[in-house]
Amino acid sequence: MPRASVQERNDATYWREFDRNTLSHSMAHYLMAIDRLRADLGYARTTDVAEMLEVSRGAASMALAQLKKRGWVGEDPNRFLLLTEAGKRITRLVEQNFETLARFFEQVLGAERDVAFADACKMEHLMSMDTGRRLLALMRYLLNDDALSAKVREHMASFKE
Amino acid sequence: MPRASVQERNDATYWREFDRNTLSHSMAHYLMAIDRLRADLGYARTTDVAEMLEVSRGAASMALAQLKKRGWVGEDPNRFLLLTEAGKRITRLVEQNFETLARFFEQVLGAERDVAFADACKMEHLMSMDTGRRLLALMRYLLNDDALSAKVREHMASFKE
DNA sequence: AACAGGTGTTAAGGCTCCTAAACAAGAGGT
DNA sequence: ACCTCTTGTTTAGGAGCCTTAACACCTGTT
Repeated sequence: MPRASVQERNDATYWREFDRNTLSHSMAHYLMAIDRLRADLGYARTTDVAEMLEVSRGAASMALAQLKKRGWVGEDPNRFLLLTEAGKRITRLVEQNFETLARFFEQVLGAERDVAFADACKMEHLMSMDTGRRLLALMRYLLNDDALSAKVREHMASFKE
Repeated sequence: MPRASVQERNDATYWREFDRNTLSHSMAHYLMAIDRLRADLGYARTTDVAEMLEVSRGAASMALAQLKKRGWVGEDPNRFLLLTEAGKRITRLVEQNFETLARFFEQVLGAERDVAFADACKMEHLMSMDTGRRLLALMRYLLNDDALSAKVREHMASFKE
């Protein structure tokens, strides 16, 4: 296998893209919390979000103010929280990345569900849309072909040891 | 394909594991910078690290103090920086994760090298050792079998559109 | 009308990690 | 000996995100 090592990164500022990510980890989860609350309860208030994420109401209040300022979150006439169109787009993207990664780790790599979820949860908002779509395409290919799928699973099963 | 959605994460504090990661993104890069400098120049000083990562000397000084306190970085008799055994272990882990992810994105998923590197750089320190090893095993399997490798590549090539 | 609860915001403080700037100490040139 | 450059550390200040605590509001009792 050819090597593509860390050494090849000549651009010294490469590693800082982490900071400059469009969406921070916590912001991603605030967005998903609103989405999930609206699906589960039909509405989402600051307090509900705080409770779901287990942060203080103060923290949620300030984070949501940020997200409103960025145009990803709005309020309906009754002052309930909702995602704007832009907010929905970005939330869907992160959720898809989470789902793809978690399923890839669990179903293709054979990782324990907990590990798969924890890893996916940490990486979801960092994977680019392009890479996410590619990974999804690979999974469809690997999992839809029964013979191939079985071979991969068999090979990965050697990880029990 | 069965679904493993975000909704299944019932533990509300799941998402905070991000914060509690053993190694922050920047700390990981300080460790790798020392490793690379010692390989390239034969030594590493605070200033060299600062220069490589393009941060101020002050920032490097404080970050390195942290890493020394955690027992991952030490100094040789001439006050040059070096990785302790524990430091080497953790650094190697992150580097392997980077290499595995970058090659997976580029060679298996067919992503552009820049995108592959950027994504890998952001995710490297967040992928668990277990998942990393599994991914490596999958890649060996996919890339060592020429026929299979070709089929996967062909399928992923549809992403040109 | 007055009080109690639940809700949302704001203020003060902590931790991480950055910058810029002041400073101490060693190394070499004149 | 003196001056200067490089190196490393420290300090002050800012941004992100959290906590606790104080506050302002609204709403439903009583």
